[in-house]
Amino acid sequence: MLRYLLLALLADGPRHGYDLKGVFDDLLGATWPLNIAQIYAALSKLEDDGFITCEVVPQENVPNRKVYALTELGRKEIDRWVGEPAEGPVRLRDEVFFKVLAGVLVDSKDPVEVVARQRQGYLQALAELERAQREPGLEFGTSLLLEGAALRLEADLRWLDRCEERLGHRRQGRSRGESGR
Amino acid sequence: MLRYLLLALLADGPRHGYDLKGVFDDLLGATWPLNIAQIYAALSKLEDDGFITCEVVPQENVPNRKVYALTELGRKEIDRWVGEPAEGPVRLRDEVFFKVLAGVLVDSKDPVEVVARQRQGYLQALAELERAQREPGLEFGTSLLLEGAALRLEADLRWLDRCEERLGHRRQGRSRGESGR
DNA sequence: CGACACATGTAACACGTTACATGATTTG
DNA sequence: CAAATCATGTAACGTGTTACATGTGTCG
Repeated sequence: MLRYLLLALLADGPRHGYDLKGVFDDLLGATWPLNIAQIYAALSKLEDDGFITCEVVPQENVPNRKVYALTELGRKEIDRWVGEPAEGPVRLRDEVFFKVLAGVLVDSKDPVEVVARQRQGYLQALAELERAQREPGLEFGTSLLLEGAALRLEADLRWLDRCEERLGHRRQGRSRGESGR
Repeated sequence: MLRYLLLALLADGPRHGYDLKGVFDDLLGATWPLNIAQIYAALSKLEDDGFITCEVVPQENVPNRKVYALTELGRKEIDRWVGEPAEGPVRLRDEVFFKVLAGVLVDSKDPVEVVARQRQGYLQALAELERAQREPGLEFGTSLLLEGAALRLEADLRWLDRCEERLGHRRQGRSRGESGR
């Protein structure tokens, strides 16, 4: 994932690692707090793979920079990735989903409570998101991302509502866990 | 993540690895195709951590089973995890989001096309999901999960719509990329 | 002097994923 | 005989994450 974002950033022109970190943070810092070590690691990997080349640029008063530029191969790679639609089967590996599910399974926890607590968390997160969206000087990409995050959160809130409904209905009509298998 | 799901499953009673794989697949197979090797790995880890204990049960005509049971510590652990709300800051590390974003950045790809292709993929996935939801004999948990997945997909589709709108507006009103930083 | 910006990296860890290895019994 | 089911594991890889190591220059 990070590889491709770095390639996309480099498609705009050569940059060195530290610089990329800044651009990345401006763009995604709000939703992806990134450790710079990851950038350096990803860059060496990309260089090994031949997607970028490195040129050492001596500096005065400052450590040397290693400026990376996209190769032809790299250009093809990012084009390919952007062009092909993302994976088919929907993967719902989300902590909250599983927590609610576990609450249903475990039986020592009341799933309705789990749902309620999650809703609290979500509402708070949504408020934060909306605040972030109102911040001035937002980049276009960042703004899009935030909007996506908000839409998802709203969907997840609706899901919690549905969980509550269905958990309520379920309570009437079972006395013991029939396990199956 | 998997650790906790396994703990949750074991909260219902002792099981061995192969058995857990079956239960897991019944419950989540639709959204999480899992390799059994992962279960064995996770189980040894959980045993090392003292959350489960293992008892070898000799079998006739079949390889021995290693039946795992939740310890007190394990019970506490799963209760704790289920009880506390999931992470605060919204993380939007989703391939599709980043693809669209990269399409905006890269400039050699038309982001509108990227959006269109993604919508295709999403609509197809949504259709599949709805088919899965209509399947008979669905477990309660599975059904909840599928509903959540569908709600998210719909939100993502709305997001793609918004992207298209905003990309359209954006086209009028820029000639060059001003980079900032 | 201490904190911060600049600039780069290594090492280790977590977690999911795949490939590979083993071996018995049952079923077509 | 081949394939599927039952049953367990190791080794390696990919990716994200954190901690740690190093060093200069500037600003308060």
